[in-house]
Amino acid sequence: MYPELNPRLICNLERLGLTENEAKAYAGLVSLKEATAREVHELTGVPRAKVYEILKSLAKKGYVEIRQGSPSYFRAVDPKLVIGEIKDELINCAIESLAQLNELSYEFPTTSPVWCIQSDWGIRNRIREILAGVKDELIIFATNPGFLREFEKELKHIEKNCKLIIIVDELEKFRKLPFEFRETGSAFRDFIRNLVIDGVRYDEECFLIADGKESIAVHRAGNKREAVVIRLPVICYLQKMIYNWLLEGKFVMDF
Amino acid sequence: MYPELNPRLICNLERLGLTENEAKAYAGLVSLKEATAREVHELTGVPRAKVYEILKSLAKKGYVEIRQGSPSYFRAVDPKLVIGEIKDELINCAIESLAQLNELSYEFPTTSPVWCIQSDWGIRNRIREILAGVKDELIIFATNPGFLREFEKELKHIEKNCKLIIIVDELEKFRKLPFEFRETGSAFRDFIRNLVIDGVRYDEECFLIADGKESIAVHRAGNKREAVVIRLPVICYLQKMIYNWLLEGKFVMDF
DNA sequence: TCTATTGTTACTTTAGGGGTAACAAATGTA
DNA sequence: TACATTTGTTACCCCTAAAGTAACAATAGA
Repeated sequence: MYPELNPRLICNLERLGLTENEAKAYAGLVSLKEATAREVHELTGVPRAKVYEILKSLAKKGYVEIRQGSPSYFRAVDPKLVIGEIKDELINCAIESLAQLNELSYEFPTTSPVWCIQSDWGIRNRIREILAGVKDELIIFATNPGFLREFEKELKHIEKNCKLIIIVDELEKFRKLPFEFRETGSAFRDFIRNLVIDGVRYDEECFLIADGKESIAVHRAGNKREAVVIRLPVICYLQKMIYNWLLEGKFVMDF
Repeated sequence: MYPELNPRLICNLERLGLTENEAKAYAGLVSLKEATAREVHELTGVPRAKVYEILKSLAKKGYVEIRQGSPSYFRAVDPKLVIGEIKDELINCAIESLAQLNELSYEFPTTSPVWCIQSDWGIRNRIREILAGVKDELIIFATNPGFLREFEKELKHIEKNCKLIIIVDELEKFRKLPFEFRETGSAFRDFIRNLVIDGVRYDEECFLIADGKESIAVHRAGNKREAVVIRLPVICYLQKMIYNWLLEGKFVMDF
């Protein structure tokens, strides 16, 4: 209907704080250069009756200039200035927020031993954090190379300074990655592949154990990814034993 | 009621895209470090029944981590990471918007000769633009030093390379500024001071004429500021004549 | 077994934004 | 001048997201 308007642009402008109609009107005005309310309405689909108050509110923010008359004419302020201004304001807002939040939390302890993380970037952050803290030894179990690829640099660094053990379900899948891999037995491989809980197939698994005292388990069911961070030494130790078992066929409890 | 929560912080977080309750819950969690839903509710005033879905939505975004159980415990992800992530996303959004808007407007001509600007920063932008474009001569009439102070640097630069005439209603007010001023006659001064239109006193005035072909008039009524940009050569010329008249007492029309 | 707390559901209320219809004012035209 | 058209404004309605409320089952603790 209004093919001129890039919906992604409108969405972006909304994310930056404009309403849908404000975004449409501003974008429309930018492409019209200079226009009457009616022209903005016709290009953007914003109801004619609304165009006036919307352009007025944009003018109040300084994003639009008005030439009074009948008809009045409207003109968009240079996007470079407008977007720059919005960006600066949001950045200041972020800086101030951070300062205020830091006042609330003087130190930032990770008190509890078990936490669940439900967003992709949250998981990535945590993994990065854990990788950065590895001192002696890192054990990884993975069924998917994607994650190893993402942290290749960090892992290479660990490989140089610590002991790095990567256990995978199938060597072939990891062929392209520059690490030494160890393969789990076929029984476990089949088990993992066919794992279904409550009707959901868990098609991606990754465990990390750092220095035998902190572990993170990432799993994906369908397109939802989740991670559990565990700082219980006993559990980590147990996990270590289990990997030993998977790998060597022996299960030794020595604590 | 809930003195712990800085309302400015909540407002900032809302500006960054969180809802009011999300902002409260996150800020509350940051200061509590680790807490149950009830504790978050008690500190922040978010209805207890709502805390769960709100924290879940925060967890989905990766801003909060959850430890399942009864009661479940919640933990805020480090504000540095959270705010950093939000900031990055908004900056990307701004960059993309700008690119998309630039696609719409290849050149950015200022076609029409009269435009009205209704926001403070819009006015400032325009003035800066005009000042940057002065080639030969700049005439200013001002009743308030604030604006001159703001653009002191730009004006000094113009003074060096062009002819700069600053006319003021009262020398005394501008004493502290490092420019040469010329004073208007007392009749005009009184006129300006007592100017009332539709019951509104115009208590601040500033006119700029750049190279006799572009002018901007800024006026303030109460706390509302507005500016009119005029590019009509004839009008600018007339204005110039009028200032001449104000200053020297002679009015010469020679076009 | 009883009680208190937790976690969930289904509702109401509210406010902001979007959309529509109608009309007065301004403009243009026969 | 009378009429038609367009412009600018107002008063509505509708919808949705979010906030707030009440009630209840599940869980945990005494």
